[in-house]
Amino acid sequence: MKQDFQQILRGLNLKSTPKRVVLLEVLDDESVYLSPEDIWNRMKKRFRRLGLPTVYRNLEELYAGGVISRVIHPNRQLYYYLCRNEEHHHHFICVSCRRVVDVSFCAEKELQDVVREGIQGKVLSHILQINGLCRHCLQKDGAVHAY
Amino acid sequence: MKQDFQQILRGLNLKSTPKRVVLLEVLDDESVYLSPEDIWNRMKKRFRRLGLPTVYRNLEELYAGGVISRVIHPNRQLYYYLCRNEEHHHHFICVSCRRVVDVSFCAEKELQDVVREGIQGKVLSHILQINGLCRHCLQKDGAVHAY
DNA sequence: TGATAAATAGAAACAGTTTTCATTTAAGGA
DNA sequence: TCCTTAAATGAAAACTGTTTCTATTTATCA
Ligand SMILES: [Zn+2]
Ligand SMILES: [Zn+2]
Ligand SMILES: [Zn+2]
Ligand SMILES: [Zn+2]
Repeated sequence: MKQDFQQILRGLNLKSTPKRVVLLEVLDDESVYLSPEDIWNRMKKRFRRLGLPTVYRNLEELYAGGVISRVIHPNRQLYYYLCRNEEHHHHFICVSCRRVVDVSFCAEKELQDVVREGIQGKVLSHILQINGLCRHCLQKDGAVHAY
Repeated sequence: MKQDFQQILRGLNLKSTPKRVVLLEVLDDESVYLSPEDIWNRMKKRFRRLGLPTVYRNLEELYAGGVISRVIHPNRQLYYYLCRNEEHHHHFICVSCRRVVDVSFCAEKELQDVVREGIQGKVLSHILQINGLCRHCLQKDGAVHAY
């Protein structure tokens, strides 16, 4: 497990530091997306000294390396999520409890076609995210917080 | 045209002020997405005094009213775009020249199915955006700026 | 074990965005 | 047309999430 993370870091040419490994452990322990500050707070329980910029830097490196994914939130803050699913896929996010669920459906091919034929451009990336309420939050009656 | 914008503002229960009308004119004149500051700069040519917060406030109101759309950008800044297309649709954005092109394709139904059956949750909204390079930018050889 | 580049802490800076509040203006009715 | 009133605005200040800077520490590898 920890071994696992060290492998991942090596693969990205990043040194396997204790903080990076714990960052990944923190993300791996959660089934919800977290803000950099959330992650910092969890990590601080395990380090006497830990700077918030370190968290930001490492999150960005891991995101750039494709190890973690970002969540797009209406409040425009950054949120990250670690997903072990190696296949191309997207996410359903619960705007109430922040749970993330994989959605394997993707219209990638159709989008490529539209762009190639209609727009005659080139697709660099695509964003697909479903925002909603998960089963659990639906049951807790309509008690939806903001949004 | 201007009449048109006044109608739109009335429809949202917003007073038809000169600044709101000009804001819409500015957006309507562009086929690219603009930042609040871009819009402010264009609007300032037509008003002696104009505060940036006014631009932010109005953009947000118009976005909330569904009159303009936001662009999701890797740099996480706000960008807005006025689109006359009333049908449900999404956008291809050129990350180089900021051009926006409507994409009518949407897998809404499939997404609904996935969420209802697999997740047993409820879809509140979905984000679909294609980031790429438009025809014009592809031709100007591979001179892609950042991103 | 020592050399070296990479990673980190802490503090400060930053930039885009939002709030506050006094003043102005649009809208609707007398 | 003139008033009244709620809504909109400008200017300045505050905010806050994020990034930069630099001296110090640490992982890696010979
Ligand atoms: Zn939920
Ligand atoms: Zn996933
Ligand atoms: Zn459109
Ligand atoms: Zn282009």
